[in-house]
Amino acid sequence: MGNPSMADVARAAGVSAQTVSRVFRESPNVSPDTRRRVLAAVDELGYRFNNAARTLSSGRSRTIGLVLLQSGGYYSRSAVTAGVEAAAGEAGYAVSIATIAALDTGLMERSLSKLADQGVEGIVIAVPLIFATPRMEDITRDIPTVTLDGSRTAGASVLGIDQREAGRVATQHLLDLGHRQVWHVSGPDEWIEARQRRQGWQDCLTAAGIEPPPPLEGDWSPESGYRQGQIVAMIPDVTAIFAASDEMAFGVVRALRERGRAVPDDVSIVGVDDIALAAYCSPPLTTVRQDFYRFGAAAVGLLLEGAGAADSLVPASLSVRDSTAPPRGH
Amino acid sequence: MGNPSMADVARAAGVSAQTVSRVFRESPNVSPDTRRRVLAAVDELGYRFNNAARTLSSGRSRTIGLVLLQSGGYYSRSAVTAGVEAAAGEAGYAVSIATIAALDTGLMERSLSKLADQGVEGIVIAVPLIFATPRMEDITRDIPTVTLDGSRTAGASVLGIDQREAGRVATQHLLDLGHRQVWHVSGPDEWIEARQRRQGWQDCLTAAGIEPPPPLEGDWSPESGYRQGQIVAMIPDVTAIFAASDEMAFGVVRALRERGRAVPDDVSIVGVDDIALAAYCSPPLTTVRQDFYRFGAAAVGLLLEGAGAADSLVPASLSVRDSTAPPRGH
DNA sequence: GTTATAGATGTCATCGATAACATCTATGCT
DNA sequence: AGCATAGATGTTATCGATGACATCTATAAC
Repeated sequence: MGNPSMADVARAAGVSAQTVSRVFRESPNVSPDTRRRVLAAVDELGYRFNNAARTLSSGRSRTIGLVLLQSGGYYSRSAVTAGVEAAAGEAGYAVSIATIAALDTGLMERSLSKLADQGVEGIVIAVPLIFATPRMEDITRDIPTVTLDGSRTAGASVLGIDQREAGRVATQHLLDLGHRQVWHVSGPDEWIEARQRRQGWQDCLTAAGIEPPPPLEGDWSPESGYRQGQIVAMIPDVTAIFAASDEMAFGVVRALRERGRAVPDDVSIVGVDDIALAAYCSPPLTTVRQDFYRFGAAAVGLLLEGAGAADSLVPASLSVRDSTAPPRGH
Repeated sequence: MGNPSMADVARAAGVSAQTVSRVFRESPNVSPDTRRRVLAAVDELGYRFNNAARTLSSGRSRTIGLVLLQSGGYYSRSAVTAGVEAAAGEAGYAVSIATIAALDTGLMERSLSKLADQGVEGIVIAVPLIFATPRMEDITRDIPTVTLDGSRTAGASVLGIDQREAGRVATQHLLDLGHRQVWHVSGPDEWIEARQRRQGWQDCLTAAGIEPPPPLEGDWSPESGYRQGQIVAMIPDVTAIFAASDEMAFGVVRALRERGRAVPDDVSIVGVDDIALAAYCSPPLTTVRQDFYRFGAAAVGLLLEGAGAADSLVPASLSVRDSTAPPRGH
């Protein structure tokens, strides 16, 4: 009845089940003729490999887990995801996803548990994980884990894009144009990316002998950028703003314009992400781009090769467009 | 050595493995006291459930597969994905993803195979699947499958958002404003969504006694919208355009403006998706919104309940903003 | 001509949970 | 008291592939 098993294939091909197994695992020690016969039988019976059985007997599931935040709003995460999937697929691994609805420790623990139950051989955590609970560490102790953050989980490799670099590059660009002060609309404080970008901005200003103004915190969304933009617009003398994401940047632009501040004539703005629309909205946005796709792929590489936790630094490149200019009268 | 198994837990709790199993499956026939003892043992031993073993012995993997297109560019798909994940998670199902790099029959077959090997109990196909090959049908014959398309696979349920409605709503809005003709920048022809939206546009025009102009085909990206926009900008008398996605719409806007055509004063534009940026870019875009998240969730519901292939129609609502206006001198 | 040796193949126990079936209490009812 | 019945628990075989080990050729080396 049920689906044919290796034993059935073996019978049909006149060999042992073990040989069929060898054919599937591409063991070198199978004669071409036998292989052909086996494959023919597979085809004829419509045999389908049973991954659960392999996992059980071999202890290897050939699956990696990916922890995501449910709200898809945040751009770079989805690029990371694509990279993870691609790299995993290429290495013959399946990807099982666990999304968490919010940044909550309990939800995180549950997601990790679920993945562990599935026997994943590695976990990529693509949400900001500020602190790890003992239970999380219990799980990640047994499973190679990469967190795409600067955060530390005991035993978890950490692959960090140095987001400070992004903040530094953006801020320096504005300073180079002649601006004397740069304001910052940051991402939510729970996000390491947000904190790092803010740090980069701060460092850059400090290095230039400028006292950083208080940062304004958004939530990555255009709406939040708009709200913070309304505040900035009420402050005189603001000529340059670094927004931690393109979406927020456009929100800021809108708020400024509504208050009669032109971009880039009155105020220059730099974003981060280089989303597809950055070049096509108005004004085309100057923004910092980083290769998150490759980053995701790197995470998988780190996982599967078990290489040491090399904190890889993905370079940040600036796409200069029309949202930045020298300050008036410069 | 290895991880503790149910047998180990059973020994520690002084019960049989079967009872431990019952505790996990929340069988009603376990005394509260026994349950407590078992859970205590689980905790003490750090026992972790082995999903592969369950799958093998019960034949149920509690996993569903999701087929995606690798390029994350297309908005509504990611919303669908979120819906699928959420609904599956709620029902206690894991989600395994298989991404395909391009719309290619071979890649599709391989992805389906991979999911089938994993023993998924259902498959959600979230890429346009124009035609099904015999091999695909072989696979989907045994596994409940929902395609989020109008496409037909023998035996696969089809959950269709009626995208024609989106096209109709957008076009009608423009006609209502007084425009005498509406041009269309469509998505790629391989995408059912693209074809349906185009159909809706066509139908609407025809119903109004207007002969539809030739549609211009984009690829959902802002770039493609820009290219097609450049062409439209060279045609005199164009006063209204319906773009099949918001990103393309903004590309069109840019091209028009560069050629001195103001939006909405000279040309009105409607998009589809209502992406977060739609309200914050310039001009705020009039667009058609559909609840793709719910759509994804519905797909999972259909899969798990095995209900008949109810072609559910998600209503399309129009968000009127500033990219549309009556034609000049109206 | 023999002995090494690698290659091709087979046998059998095993991974861990579960389905199916068997027992063994309590409790209620006549 | 005697029996039916539901609830709680234990036993055993089983899912399908694989690891470890055994066997059996050919060919190479001496």
